[in-house]
Amino acid sequence: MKHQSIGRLIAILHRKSQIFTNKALKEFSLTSAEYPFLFALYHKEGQTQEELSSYLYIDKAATARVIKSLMAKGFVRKEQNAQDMRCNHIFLTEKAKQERSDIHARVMQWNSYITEGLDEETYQSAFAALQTMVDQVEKKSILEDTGV
Amino acid sequence: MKHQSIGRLIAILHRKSQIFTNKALKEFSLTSAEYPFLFALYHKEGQTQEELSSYLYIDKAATARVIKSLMAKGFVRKEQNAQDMRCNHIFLTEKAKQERSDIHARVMQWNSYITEGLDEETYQSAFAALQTMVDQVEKKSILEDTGV
DNA sequence: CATTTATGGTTGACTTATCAACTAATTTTC
DNA sequence: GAAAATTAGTTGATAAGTCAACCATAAATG
Repeated sequence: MKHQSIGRLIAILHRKSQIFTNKALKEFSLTSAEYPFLFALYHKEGQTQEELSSYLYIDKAATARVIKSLMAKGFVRKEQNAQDMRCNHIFLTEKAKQERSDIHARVMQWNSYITEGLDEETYQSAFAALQTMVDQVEKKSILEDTGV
Repeated sequence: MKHQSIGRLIAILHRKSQIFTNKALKEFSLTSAEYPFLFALYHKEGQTQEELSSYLYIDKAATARVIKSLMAKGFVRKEQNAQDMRCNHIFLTEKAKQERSDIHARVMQWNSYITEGLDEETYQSAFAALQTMVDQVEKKSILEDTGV
């Protein structure tokens, strides 16, 4: 019964997650579009916009705009690569580092909330399944070939 | 290890699904925003906009716009409820009924594609887990209370 | 039964993200 | 080593969805 559409559930969770995180992060003047970039940088600072785009599977235009906004808000700064002047490496400001655990806690509230009814094993299995789906998309011939 | 953020995976799958379905449905002049409404109506015709909004967990403003667009494209029609003149019941046109299986097949291509690497059991378990999360959101105190 | 309150739907302003076209810098190729 | 092709990032136009304010109708309350 793979016919039950998992797509509807994913869409719902995505929309609700945006609503929640936008409210929850308002006190840090961060948005649902911005925090994933911050998290990616917490994990590994100095990534280029290109690297961030591909890690998050987000269009490079969107990345450019979010980074611009995170800079304006004082969370990150850009450093042009001296060897390859096309690349910007993105670094966290002191402010971003100081607020890290508060921001993280806020976002994790959402994770904990939606996974409340799940035991660890079920959660792991769902996580792995979603990761498999993302890996499948990675192959992405389906998004590019002309057969679509 | 509930710390691995399932949110990132959900966001990626949602974005990629939109890209795919927008391409795949172009030949029917349907968009990724429209087909969920059509599917809901295939399942149960005559629903009100309110019912569609809450089944899909989509803002009523978005529903109003999508229905307007589906009407303009000739997929649905509105019928005002005679008892309660505030309600619109939405019905499928002949065209929508005729194209049903083609449209369905197109969208299911995405489902099949992303679930390709999963056996039936894993899929079912992931589906159930996501459903549990959606149910949890349904309680939605978290989205409304002032603690956030 | 008149007033208040709630519900279904619409519209305007804004956010998130895509695509396409572009610039500038870097690589590849001949 | 010059022309062509690729890559990183930016900008403009547009789609998808939220929120808030609004209108019209209906239901609840005094």
